[in-house]
Amino acid sequence: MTDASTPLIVGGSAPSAARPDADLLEGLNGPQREAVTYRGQALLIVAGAGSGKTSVLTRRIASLLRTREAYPSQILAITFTNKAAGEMRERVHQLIGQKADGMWISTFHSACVRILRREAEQFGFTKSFTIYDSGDSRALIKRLVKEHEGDSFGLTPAGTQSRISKLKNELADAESYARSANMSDPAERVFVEIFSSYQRELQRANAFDFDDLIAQTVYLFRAFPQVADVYRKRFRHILVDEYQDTNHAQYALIHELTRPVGSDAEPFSSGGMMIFDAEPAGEDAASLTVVGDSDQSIYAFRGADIRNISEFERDYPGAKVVLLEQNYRSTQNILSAANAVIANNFDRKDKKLWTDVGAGDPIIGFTGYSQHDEAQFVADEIEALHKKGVDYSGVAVFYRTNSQSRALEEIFIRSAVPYKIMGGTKFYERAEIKDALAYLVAVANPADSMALRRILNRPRRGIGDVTETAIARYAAEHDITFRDALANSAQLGVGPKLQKAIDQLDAVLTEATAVMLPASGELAPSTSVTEGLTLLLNKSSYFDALRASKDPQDEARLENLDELIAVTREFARNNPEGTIIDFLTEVTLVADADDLDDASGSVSLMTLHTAKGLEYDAVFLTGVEEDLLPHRISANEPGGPQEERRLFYVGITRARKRLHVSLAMTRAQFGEVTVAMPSRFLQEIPADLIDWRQSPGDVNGRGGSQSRALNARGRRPGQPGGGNRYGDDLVPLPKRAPADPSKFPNRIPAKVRDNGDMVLAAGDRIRHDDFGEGRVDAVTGEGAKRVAHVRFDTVGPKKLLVKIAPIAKL
DNA sequence: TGAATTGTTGTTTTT
DNA sequence: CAACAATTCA
Repeated sequence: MTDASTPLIVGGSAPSAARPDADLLEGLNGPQREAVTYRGQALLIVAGAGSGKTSVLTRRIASLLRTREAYPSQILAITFTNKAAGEMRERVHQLIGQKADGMWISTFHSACVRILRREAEQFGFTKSFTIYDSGDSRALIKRLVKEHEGDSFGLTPAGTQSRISKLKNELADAESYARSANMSDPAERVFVEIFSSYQRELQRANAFDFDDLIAQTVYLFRAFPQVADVYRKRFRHILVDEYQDTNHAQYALIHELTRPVGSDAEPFSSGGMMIFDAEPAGEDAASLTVVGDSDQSIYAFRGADIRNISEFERDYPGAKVVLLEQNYRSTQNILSAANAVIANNFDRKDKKLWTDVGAGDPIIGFTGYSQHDEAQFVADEIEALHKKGVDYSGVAVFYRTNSQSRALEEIFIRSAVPYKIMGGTKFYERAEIKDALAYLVAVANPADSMALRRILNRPRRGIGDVTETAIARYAAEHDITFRDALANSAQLGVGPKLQKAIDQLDAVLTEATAVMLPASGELAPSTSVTEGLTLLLNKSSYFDALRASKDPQDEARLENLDELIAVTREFARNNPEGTIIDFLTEVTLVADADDLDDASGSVSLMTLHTAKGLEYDAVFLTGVEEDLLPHRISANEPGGPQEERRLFYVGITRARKRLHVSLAMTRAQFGEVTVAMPSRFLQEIPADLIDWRQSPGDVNGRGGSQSRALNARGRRPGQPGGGNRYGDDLVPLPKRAPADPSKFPNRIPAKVRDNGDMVLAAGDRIRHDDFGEGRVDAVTGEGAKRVAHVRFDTVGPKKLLVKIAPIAKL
């Protein structure tokens, strides 16, 4: 069956015209070609940013199919996001057409859901299990922490959730953790209790959380070797993208799948002969290809283990390693900056990206007085690019935290820059959407009492805490589900008004069930999801309540629900066979960032994490400040600052032609205006690569040496684009002794002066430590962001941040 | 039960 | 400055 044993003779040499896949190798360099054609048990492709790895991966798949070494159904390709999966499918399709159908190209999570749905009955779940997203599981954990009085032991819901998640990613469960934990510590005991009741609740609700999807699949494979063998036989070629971001559970899953068929069959079939893991895999084991770049590992916080890639050769003896270092995306200036930055991470294999497209434009730097000022620069610059013919969709703005998008949005709206936020405040996290989905879950998975509890009093029916507990108690006493308890409202011991409310809810749910899950056994058409959802929202009076409300926000909520209904229609169109369960699965696993791929005509705004794997002609990296990038919280975490540096590196390497880095001198965070310092990462970029429109030195006025060092060449006179409104009043900086090059070039005094209460008005004369005396023209802004426009006698006009400028009133 | 008010607290990245 | 929790009052 496996014709893969017929070795293909390749090497890096030119493809012979006879090869059926010769056209697939066109335009590839030597290492790329080898990555496509190598055949063997294990292949590691170390692919630097922009080195064409997606191209290599898709051609490798296409080549396997074209040469008939594999059927589509024998291929399992794992990507990190659904969007990447879609792209890969699309590109393989372009290469070889229809034959691409039948492959599994999906994320770890989607692939596991598919397996689990098929095998759920093996271990106490049903096919119609639902998936808890992090919000759902947080809600459940919150309840459990309260019930177990975890707060008196210092357990917070958030902390507990992340601990449980980490443990699951390590394939630990409550029991195994308890064995290793110090159980004499009462806090540990309570934690274990919460952990195990959380797991029990999930099972009772017939639900998995995100981490379970992977971990339980591994358990399934380990507990039922004959089930695992089904998939081992099926998947002959497994390819994993972004391997540096896999966690232990994902690693284990891949490991299970790439073991020889029958290797861990029941004792009787191995006939007393022990078969070891390390035994040569033989041709029965699937071939494994992984692609990764340890410099782009940015998900350690989620349990990603960089060792999965660094120890690949140990885990898969005889593995072939191919290095892709030539970059086809960015200009040399951008790559030099990236190389210089990442070189500061010790403990990494040296790797240098290079290109032959030339130096390109310098990197543009800008320092704003506030985040609004910074945003205005970004908006103006985008407009300038647009006038030069750069399409909006070729521009992206990155930031470290989601909250930074607000200032940008405000300015973009005012400046009429079309934009789209990728992944931000998620559509599916809005309360009204979660409510609507909870209605659907209540129908699709009646065991899920969490969903039911959520909608019990939405819209308001007068069902409060007391009634909810009454229902729960009744359910427990009679050993029926929460859902079934609703049908017996008369026996709950509640008032007649409440009885009626419960009866009504029960009736609505029953009616919707008949629509979406007909008892007759016939399959409901996929349009029934739209029908059922509309029915639920109408007959539950959810719509009525919103329409009657005076809260102006409720209008937007109605629109959002309309949008959700539109999503169900779209779903029905794309999945003629789709059931309500399929719909719910898709909605929980497909993040917003994934389906918004069509940002045509808009600038894309996103976090640095979301940016991974994407590329744009022009990139703006904003908020490059200490405590933001690197983020303050990372400072105390082992490996934190290094991961932040990789994040910065990922951001830089997204840019094809133009890169902008910007920061603000002050940033408003929870009501307080704080003074920000330039990020250490800026110092790591060679000074001659950055052209500062306005350097940190220009802004805090302490600048002579700093700004000159940051911009060794000074502002280039006569440079087009000098009409930039920020450049207008910039003047050559005063002469000073050259800065000590051994010092950080843009170090800002750690101790920040505070002139917060200095009263300045137009006409005042002041003295500046560096610029000498001058006259105040105007003062703009408020509070900590007050900016003085000063005309100095010797150096001309400058803008100064009053709060921190080294100035004194005369 | 639910609305309104005050107080508290946290402040990163995501499938 | 949020969002959220606890508290008070109708």
